[in-house]
Amino acid sequence: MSPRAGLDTHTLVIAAADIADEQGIEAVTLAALAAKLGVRSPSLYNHINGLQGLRTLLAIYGLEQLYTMMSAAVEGVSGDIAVHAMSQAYVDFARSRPGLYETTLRAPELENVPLELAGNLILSLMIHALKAYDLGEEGELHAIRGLRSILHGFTSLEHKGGFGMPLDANISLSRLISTFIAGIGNMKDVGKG
Amino acid sequence: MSPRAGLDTHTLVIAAADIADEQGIEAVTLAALAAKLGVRSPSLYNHINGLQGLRTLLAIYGLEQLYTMMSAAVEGVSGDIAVHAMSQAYVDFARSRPGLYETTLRAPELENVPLELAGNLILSLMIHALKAYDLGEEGELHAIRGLRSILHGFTSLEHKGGFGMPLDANISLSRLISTFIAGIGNMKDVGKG
DNA sequence: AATATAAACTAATGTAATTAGTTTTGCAAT
DNA sequence: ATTGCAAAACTAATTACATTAGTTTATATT
Repeated sequence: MSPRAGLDTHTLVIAAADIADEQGIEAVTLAALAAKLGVRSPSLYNHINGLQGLRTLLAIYGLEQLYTMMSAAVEGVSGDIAVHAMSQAYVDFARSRPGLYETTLRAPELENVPLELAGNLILSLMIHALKAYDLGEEGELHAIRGLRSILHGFTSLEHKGGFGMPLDANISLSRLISTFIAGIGNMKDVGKG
Repeated sequence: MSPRAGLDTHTLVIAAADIADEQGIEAVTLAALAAKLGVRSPSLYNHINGLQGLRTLLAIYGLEQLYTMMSAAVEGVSGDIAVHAMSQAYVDFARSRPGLYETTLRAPELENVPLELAGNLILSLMIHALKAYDLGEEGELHAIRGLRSILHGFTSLEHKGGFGMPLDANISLSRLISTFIAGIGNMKDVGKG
């Protein structure tokens, strides 16, 4: 299987995502990836720009997958239902692809155009869903920050086993989103500073 | 300075926390720590249980410091004010000691008694602050999860530069907490499932 | 002063990322 | 079909780090 393994960038990213999901993000090394693909690690450099490059590609891939899930979830719904659906999709994605999700947060290069693009897609999805609440320009931005904080924080804590109690996490999430929506008037530009 | 540098475990942890804050958590290596302390890296093993042991100690130290700040913040206040104050203290701590804060989340050993203890102190502080809202037993647990998600998520996103917009983050936080409090009735056991 | 212990050291091993330089393959153009 | 080239794989070597084993040395206690 040695000569011409027929690799390409996408194959590497898929395989690396698998490793991340199965063995954790720490296990995503070029050595492990090369072994999984039946190749020596320097060969990977023909397709990716080192470990850092791979991590950036993983982040982009993860964001794209996340966007796909969230986008499907809000298809044809709006208002509170859309916010709940989007949130549930976010958390479900992180649960089903824990390693891949984590790569979206450890992106080494902040100024990577495709990475920013993928992030902006998700952002615009959230913005669209929050339009229903008439928060004003700044209010909307604060609300986005809030929702992102909630989703990322919840996901992150759940992943690291931070929710020790035997209490249904989906209920926790659902109530948290309901809480957020119920109080969302506090995000408005007027009436609060 | 070679013979008998006079190190001890606490000195190592302090120095490692400095590295984490100044150069990021990735820079916390035994090699770097040893260099900073004027010692060869194997010498560190007299005081810590390898890199993993150091990380656990860092996490404990970070949680203790965080607890100290939060605890001071709620001194003598209660209700909404306490929740706001505690939240602000949490975020301020993460801002002032970004590396140390991050170590509290990457704890390798989940079943470490002192680590759990330090975490439980913070938890009990939150529980106490939320007593004011009469949420019931389960409601309280869901609310704790919610507040932790918010604080960790907000902190984490801010740290990674996720809040691109030129919009005051303290206002975002304040509104998020107000939103949470305003809707907290949704955490109650009755009236929602 | 003698000694035991703990703290430092040197030396060595294993893993990983990365670079340089080489071989080989497959396709494209003749 | 043959030639030639670019890409994809390789080997070899370097660097950095964690870790272990075994040695030396300082210091506190007797």
